[in-house]
Amino acid sequence: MTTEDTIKHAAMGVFLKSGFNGARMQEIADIAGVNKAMLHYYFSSKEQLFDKVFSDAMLTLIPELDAIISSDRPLIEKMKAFVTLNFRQHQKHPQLLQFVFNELANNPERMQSHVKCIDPFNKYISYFGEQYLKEVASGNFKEYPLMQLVVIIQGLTEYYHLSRPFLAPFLGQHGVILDKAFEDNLLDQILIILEQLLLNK
Amino acid sequence: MTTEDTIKHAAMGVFLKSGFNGARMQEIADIAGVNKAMLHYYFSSKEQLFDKVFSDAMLTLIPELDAIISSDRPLIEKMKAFVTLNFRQHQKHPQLLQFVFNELANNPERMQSHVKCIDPFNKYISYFGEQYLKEVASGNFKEYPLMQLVVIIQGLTEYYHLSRPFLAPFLGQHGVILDKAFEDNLLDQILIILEQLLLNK
DNA sequence: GTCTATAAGTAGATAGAC
DNA sequence: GTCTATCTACTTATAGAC
Repeated sequence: MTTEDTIKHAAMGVFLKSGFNGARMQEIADIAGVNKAMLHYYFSSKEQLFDKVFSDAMLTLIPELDAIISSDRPLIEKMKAFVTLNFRQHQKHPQLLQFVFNELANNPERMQSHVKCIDPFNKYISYFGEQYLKEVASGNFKEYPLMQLVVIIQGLTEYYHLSRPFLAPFLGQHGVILDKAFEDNLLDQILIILEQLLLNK
Repeated sequence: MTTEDTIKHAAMGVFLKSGFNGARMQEIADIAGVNKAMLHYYFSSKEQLFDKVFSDAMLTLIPELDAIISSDRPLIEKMKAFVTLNFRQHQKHPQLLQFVFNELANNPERMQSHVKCIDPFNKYISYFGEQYLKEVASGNFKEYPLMQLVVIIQGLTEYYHLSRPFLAPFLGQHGVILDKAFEDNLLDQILIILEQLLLNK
């Protein structure tokens, strides 16, 4: 692994943990095992380093959509596969989504610099929308307004990972631990509900 | 309005916009129309000022649960009323939830100082859980694991408000504007889905 | 209670030796 | 490429006059 990658990896960890404003170049340097000056040698400024990390984070959020969405399996299977993959990815990177949403909330202009990152998501919307409308016309799927449906499905998949820091301590009071078993069970329920939600009867 | 309240109000705005690490005492002072020294006169430190604001934010998140949950209407009606109120409150304070979730993610120990704030939420879980199990036993409600169901319902209600900064620019590309009409429609769909989700047939 | 002025510490960034 | 040392700017916090 090159020094540049080591730094980027360390930066990812620190930015994810503390956000842009909370992150310290010194901490990144310490974790990377290099001097602070090296950070400015490879990335001229904190802002630039952050942009690389943020861009990577956004791209990680866009899972391997194409393989799923472009396949010619039935739409309901595609949707289940999509939700499952999305959920699993957030399991692997629990802080990623909160990080991206928050940096966008604090600094909405940032989205402009990363519009390219959302192309795959646009494709997802287009493909899904097209096929969904066909299924509705055929009477196979229930009818909802498209964009509202997208929000609802994403919410099913992603809300848990956003609310985890809030939920964990207080579900703990009810004797519930947010471990892998809980999450696997949650995903099972989500998939059941997704089917109820979409399929006509 | 006292000077103290003016400061707290200004602080709320700045902390919501920029988070703890991004907030500047100078900006709070400017918006409150007082000198920076006044902030330290009323609240000894930035941390203490933040704690007051954060505590208020958490309490705002807990809507008037009691009136709804303690009433003796049918459970399905209670749930709809609860979801509706929750959704409307986030409409009124769009940054609140993202703010709370993110500060907890950046600084999980903070939850310890604000455990008292989640008492009403615990009550909600207990009451809802008790009644839900009865309805399941009667065959009126579908059966899901309780905590997973709570996460799913909260996700239906709250995900939109968390993802808004991400969704807005790119749903815009599809010609969709996230205005009140969109949100009212979204809430309608959520209530329909909630009913499908809970009621047996 | 409210202000001005300033202290004390820390951050990101750079110069320059090796 | 990598380091040490340092600069400059900014931020929280305080001292003290009014």
